[in-house]
Amino acid sequence: MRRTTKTITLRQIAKMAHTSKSTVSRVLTKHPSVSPKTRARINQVIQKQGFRPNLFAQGLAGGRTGLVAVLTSEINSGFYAEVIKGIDQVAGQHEGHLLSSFAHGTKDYIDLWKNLAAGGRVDGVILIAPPLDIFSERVRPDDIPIVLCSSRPQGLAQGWERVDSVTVDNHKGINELMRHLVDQKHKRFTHIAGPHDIYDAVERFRAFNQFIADHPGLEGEAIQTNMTMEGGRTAVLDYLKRGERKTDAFVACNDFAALGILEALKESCIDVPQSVAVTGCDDDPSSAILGLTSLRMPMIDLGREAGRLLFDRLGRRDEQPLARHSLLELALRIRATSQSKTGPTATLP
Amino acid sequence: MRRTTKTITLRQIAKMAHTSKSTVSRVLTKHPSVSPKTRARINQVIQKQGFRPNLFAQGLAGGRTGLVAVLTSEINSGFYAEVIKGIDQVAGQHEGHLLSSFAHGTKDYIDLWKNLAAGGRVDGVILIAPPLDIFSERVRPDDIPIVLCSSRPQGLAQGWERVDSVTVDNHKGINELMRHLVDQKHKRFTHIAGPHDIYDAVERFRAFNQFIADHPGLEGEAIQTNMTMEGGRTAVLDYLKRGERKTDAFVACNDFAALGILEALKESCIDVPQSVAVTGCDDDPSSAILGLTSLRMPMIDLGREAGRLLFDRLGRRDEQPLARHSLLELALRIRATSQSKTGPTATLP
DNA sequence: CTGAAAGCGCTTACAG
DNA sequence: CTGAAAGCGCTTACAG
Repeated sequence: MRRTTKTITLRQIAKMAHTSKSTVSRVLTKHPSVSPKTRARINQVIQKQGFRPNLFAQGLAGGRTGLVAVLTSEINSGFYAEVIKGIDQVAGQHEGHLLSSFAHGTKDYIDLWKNLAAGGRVDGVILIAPPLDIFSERVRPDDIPIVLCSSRPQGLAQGWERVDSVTVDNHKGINELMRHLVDQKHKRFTHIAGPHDIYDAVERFRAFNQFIADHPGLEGEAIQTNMTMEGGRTAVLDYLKRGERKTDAFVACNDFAALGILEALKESCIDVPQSVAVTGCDDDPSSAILGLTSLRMPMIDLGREAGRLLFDRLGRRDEQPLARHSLLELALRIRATSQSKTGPTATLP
Repeated sequence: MRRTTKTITLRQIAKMAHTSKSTVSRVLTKHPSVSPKTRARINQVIQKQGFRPNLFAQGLAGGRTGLVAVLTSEINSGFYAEVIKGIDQVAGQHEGHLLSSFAHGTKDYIDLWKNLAAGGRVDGVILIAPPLDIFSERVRPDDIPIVLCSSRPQGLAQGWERVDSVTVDNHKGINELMRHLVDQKHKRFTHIAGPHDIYDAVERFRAFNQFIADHPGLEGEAIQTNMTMEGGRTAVLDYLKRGERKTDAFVACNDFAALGILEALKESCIDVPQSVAVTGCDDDPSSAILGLTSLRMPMIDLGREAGRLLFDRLGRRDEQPLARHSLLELALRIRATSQSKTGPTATLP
């Protein structure tokens, strides 16, 4: 069953360049101790033959493979496409490739991760918005570099001392958003929160509560759902059914949920923003068109930064810095769903 | 620089199970000639030790690697996230993993493809909506299985005789869509077409022209843009500036372009669908919310089918069938942007 | 700066 | 059904 591959090998390159395998390998790995002359000669042959070293042989022999595992959940795969694109851009600069998988749940997430990371398959791992359970004691990070994207180690998280992370500043973002709503004279807020095991959802929930606590005179409550349109819709439909209807603004933990909220309100003939304001988070492309006020999530930058952190670590031979953390900004995008006629912005042209 | 990996190896498993490496390997590769007893014993040790064979060693030794290269363009990365998810689902069933990359252009696309496919890196390749130039004479398919997703070999395409493909039935879809518009009493159509090197865009353009040609009394014209919102917007803005404005309906080649069209019309204070109808294609999640009439693209099924075709081929030892082609359906989603008051559907409740 | 040699962890004929 | 052996194509000490 040997592949009928007439693929050219390093050995043949060596012969054609009248040198040894070792030297060709040194050229490949960019080892400095090769004379410019031989290096040029070898490179020429490599070029001419279109030789590409076998990734598996390289990996097995202990060299860099340039393979980076990227994990995300099925739920937000579409959402995180931009993040993965950002990672891929950086990987491309380092001649790396992404091994990507989508998990179906916590157990699956960890299984996939371990499966990809085990046995020296990849040089590094990027975990996108992993379930927070992975920071429990039972799960240990690998001995290869890991970067967390849209997540940070929770609690003690022993063993995660050298795991880098990149997140957005949810607290600052939610603060700005809430201040904007308060400017519009809103006082009673309902947070449509996301699951308790997703970093961004938890942080946004916390930031919301913090803001309410810090501002006497404001009222706040929260309803938990998943981060889907249907989740937002039924949450609000149930809320309305309870007949209280005393909120000034629905603050959704993401745009999909906000879209569901808008739909529920439309079905219930409640006018937005006249009767109630609605805000989302992430700034999905459709939000601009729908006029949904949101916080812009810098997807591609999240990916790029995660890639940078990983490849930087891979580039260091020995000294491995302690965990580094990058904090990116959310940008407030004020649109129709949060503009109240009585608010100050209404006086602008 | 040898990795400080205390990873367990097949050799150790063999020892612990009191057998040889060969036999353990046979269990791993699911070779039939292993007695149930030994198989069970070995599997037990593998389980207990959490042993995972080294992918690189497997690949180098000539076995299956389970690695599938998936290529797409940066442009539609977000769009094709669902497709990739579908492929991943099938790959997961076969214990495979996806090596994915996003290309920046035709040259880059081919480079990446060749780079991934070269040297027995992967078991197979899935090309998502590749630029049609790859079917030119200069580019030759690999000796490993390839599946085209949302594309088919064009022209003679020598060497592509065993390349499977999966596409949607653009002709049938566009036909249904056009018939619906004609039902609404529309007569003059403007197609906002996509680039000439993307299969779906070309097919939709052809289907549009075909329909016009087949129906005397109808008028049709086409404007080419890229498939972005901005492209659709400027195309229509320019169109309006020319001052002719005699079209009844804008038929966009995809939803993004349609959203741009809607925006341009809004800016120009032209009412949709009163003054002009607008339709998209693909049925992006936002289309339902925006009330955009569209053709639903079965993204995840495209991915699943591509995965099935590939893994089926990988599963066959010798007999390799000639090119197979799967045709999936587009489903018409009639919404507000194409409903005219004078049309028959307006009489429905 | 260069080469010969060992070895990475598997798979697969080959011989029992 | 099982084992010993060769080999996949690289990298990296080791010795010049």
